[in-house]
Amino acid sequence: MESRIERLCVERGLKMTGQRRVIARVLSESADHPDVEELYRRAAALDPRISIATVYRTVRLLEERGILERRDFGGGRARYEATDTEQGHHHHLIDIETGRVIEFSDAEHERVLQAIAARLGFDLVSHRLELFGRRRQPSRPATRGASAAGGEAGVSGTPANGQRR
Amino acid sequence: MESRIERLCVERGLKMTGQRRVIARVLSESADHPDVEELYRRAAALDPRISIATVYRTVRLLEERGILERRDFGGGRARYEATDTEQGHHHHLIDIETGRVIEFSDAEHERVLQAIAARLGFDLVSHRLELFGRRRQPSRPATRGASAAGGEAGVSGTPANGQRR
DNA sequence: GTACCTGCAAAGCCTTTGCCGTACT
DNA sequence: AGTACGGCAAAGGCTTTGCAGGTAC
Repeated sequence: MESRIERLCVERGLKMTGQRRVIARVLSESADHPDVEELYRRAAALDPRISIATVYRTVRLLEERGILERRDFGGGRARYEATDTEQGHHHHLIDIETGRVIEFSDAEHERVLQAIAARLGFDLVSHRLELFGRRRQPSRPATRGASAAGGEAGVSGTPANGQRR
Repeated sequence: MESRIERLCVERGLKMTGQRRVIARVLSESADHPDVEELYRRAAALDPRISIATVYRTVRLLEERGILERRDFGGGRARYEATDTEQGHHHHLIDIETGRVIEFSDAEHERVLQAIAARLGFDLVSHRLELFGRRRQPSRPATRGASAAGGEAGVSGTPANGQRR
């Protein structure tokens, strides 16, 4: 079966090798933000005939083609996730206690950034935002899921962060 | 003469060596966001008896003491700037054409982030924000300096960015 | 058939560290 | 005087790359 990422690769005219197919599948099935090492582990589990150099080369290629996005959550390793084609881009909130990454997007926030850039005489091309927070200990049961104005959120899999390098 | 950073070091009980004094002075006089290599160059110009290992050790030490802050504008190198004691923390807008870094702060933006974190059930501990923009080509002379709600801005020295690693 | 891909191992870049003589409080 | 610091060079972690053989289109 053809994975979502593989389809994108084909659409963009990339030569599909066995290794790339496996890596594409791993990426398609990853809901979190794996680093290269982790991608390599997952890919090698499906097909041991894959070297980490190929993983590096492939994520780089896919990033250049706009299929993947590179993230830097600190810790000196790059992390990857599929470019979000449906909704606009989102950002990340990292739980400083568990390292868990929560995705969110917020329309009002985007507007504020546009305004800031405009005020400085710039057109906003892109931006990077990460929040670091601590889970609130509510006296009453948490208000989780009560999403407000234009917001969406989803929790991702593996913990981020490995502190400094 | 005792530089601002040196004073902070003494206040926090750091042992002041000749090398540290020089590095402290370089940092005090730097209005931009130099990387270690650049700090080393500037320090070595004042006193050649300084090794880059010492620069690395010193910036790390000062960061741990809260005197310096480490920045990551991409390009794989850490950049440093003195912790801002006067106003609250600021953020950076990077001109994608020149690499110039512009600092700004914005009260409304801070409030929005607090609200986002709260909505997700978190207390906001810290955050990281960088804008990447392109200078607007105004039909009329730009509205530079017309700072809106709670905003302040200042241009810094050396270009950032060296693209990927 | 040709241009591109892969594995392997070596190299590169930024940063840290062990060792030992030196300097600060 | 004792503890911490600095220089040097080696090592470490992540990523890229040269080379030789293999593979997709």
